[in-house]
Amino acid sequence: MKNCAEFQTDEHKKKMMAVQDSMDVLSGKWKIAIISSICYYNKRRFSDILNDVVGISNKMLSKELKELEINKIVKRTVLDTQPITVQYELTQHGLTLRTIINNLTDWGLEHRKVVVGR
Amino acid sequence: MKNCAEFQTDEHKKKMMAVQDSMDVLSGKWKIAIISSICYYNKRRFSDILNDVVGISNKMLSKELKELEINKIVKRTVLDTQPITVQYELTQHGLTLRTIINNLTDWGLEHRKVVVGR
DNA sequence: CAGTATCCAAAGGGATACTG
DNA sequence: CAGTATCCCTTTGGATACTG
Repeated sequence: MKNCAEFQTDEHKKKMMAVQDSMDVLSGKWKIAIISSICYYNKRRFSDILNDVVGISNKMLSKELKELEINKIVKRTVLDTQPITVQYELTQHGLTLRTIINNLTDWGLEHRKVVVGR
Repeated sequence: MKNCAEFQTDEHKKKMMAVQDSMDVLSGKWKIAIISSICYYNKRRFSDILNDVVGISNKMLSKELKELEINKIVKRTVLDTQPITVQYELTQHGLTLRTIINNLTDWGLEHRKVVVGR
């Protein structure tokens, strides 16, 4: 039978793994900005996101969107227009990130005060 | 005077910048794991963190800790022992990350279910 | 113990051009 | 429009050895 210290360590490891899982998905250079852009506008096209996220290249946007799709954060829909248009939106799962994004927003504002000093 | 759309866009940009500020601090490969390690044990020495964070090298740990210190997330204290010992702990500001870490933990667990599928 | 220094391979990512 | 392909420089970070 485990003693208390061992139990706590196991719990701790589980939590660290879970946090790491989240960061693996979110810590790419542009991930959060892309998610925010799509979230804010609800539905968003490739070229629109390209404009929203200052500094990103089409290569990077393409790559990051693919990863977000694999992780079921965003859904990609090809619209039958001429020329074709592609719409990105958050999945139900992606929408659950709003809490975290809000937390990060609040913390970022506070952090700026602490580090830059008001 | 700004119209509503412009105002929303400005707000949106501010928020995206704030989120990005947070991610700049937290998105390093090992940052969250290091913060979690220190947080969990309250005070933690260099070599202990080196053991907690599976796979990290001393070079990386040193670099990441420096950045966390600059960002006032951790406090570094040299203890007058023989040989010297260095203790790391979270600052008051660093402790405010607990909410985010908890959210990320919860989301990570849920995410694993969604992507891996139970 | 708590780092620093150096070497070097691999990955990241910008610029540009091209395709369906 | 929504990407892909290629070139190529920059950054990252592991391995190893060394220092106060």
